[in-house]
Amino acid sequence: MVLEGVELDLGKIAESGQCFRWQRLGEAYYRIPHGGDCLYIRREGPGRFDLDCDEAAFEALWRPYFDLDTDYAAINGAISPRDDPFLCAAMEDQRGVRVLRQDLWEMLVTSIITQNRNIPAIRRSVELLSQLGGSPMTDRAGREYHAFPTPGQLLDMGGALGACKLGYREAYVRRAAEAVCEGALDLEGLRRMPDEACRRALVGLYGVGDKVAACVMLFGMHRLNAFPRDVWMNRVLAERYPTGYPFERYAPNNGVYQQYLFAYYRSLDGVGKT
DNA sequence: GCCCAGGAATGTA
DNA sequence: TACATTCATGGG
Repeated sequence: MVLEGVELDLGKIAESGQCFRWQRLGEAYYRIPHGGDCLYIRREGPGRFDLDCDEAAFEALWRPYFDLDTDYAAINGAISPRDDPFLCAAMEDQRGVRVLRQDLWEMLVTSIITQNRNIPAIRRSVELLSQLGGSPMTDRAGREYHAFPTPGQLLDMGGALGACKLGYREAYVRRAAEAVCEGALDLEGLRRMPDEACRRALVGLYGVGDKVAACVMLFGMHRLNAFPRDVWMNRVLAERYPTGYPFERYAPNNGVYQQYLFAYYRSLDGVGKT
């Protein structure tokens, strides 16, 4: 099917550090496993995309995944070049980036894996985890891919988990899977909690601190005010906002602006341009 | 070889 | 509370 009139920059989202399983097949052409499906999507022109799914799958799965019902024009319109020229420059540079609605369990594990690793290494581990532990599937082109492993599948991996290059994070991932399987962690229940209660519950998990909890809330629960602070964001805040960052003024969209700043600052620093 | 990576746990004062 | 150290592994 063809999708028209949407502001969506596939290349920028793929490099935005929120998703690690997008496979680049060509210019503005990606293969995306998600929710028991696998989408081929290609940009055909301004705001125009070709997707290999039917309307029913698009409405049920991919429209929400790409967050097409959130009004990014309104979010972007809430900041002004006069108040914050750097953020506005970041927003312009990152136009077409959206906060994907990804699977919550997958984002918990993925966010744990991200700690103290660079993005290419994260991609490798997440893909290994899927290939070695996830269910084999066939996409609409007849090619095989692997779903992300469920908590039970992850625990059943045994020694294969050690082949995923997780390092010291392996124990964190294993304990998160155990918590879900034993019923100590109710991920869907977390969704209904207020932000602070949700954050506290996540931080209670072994290997989850404030930064990972914020990633889970932003990318896994679409709580757009969650603000992950990694080494890059600390640099942005120190260099560009030495007198303080206006979190209150930017609520409830702090997480969206954070994505803009993260990617824009890294692009200025030349990351990924080798 | 060297330094760094979308950090967090642990130990110490 | 506030730092310092340690952790496993890959990318550049």
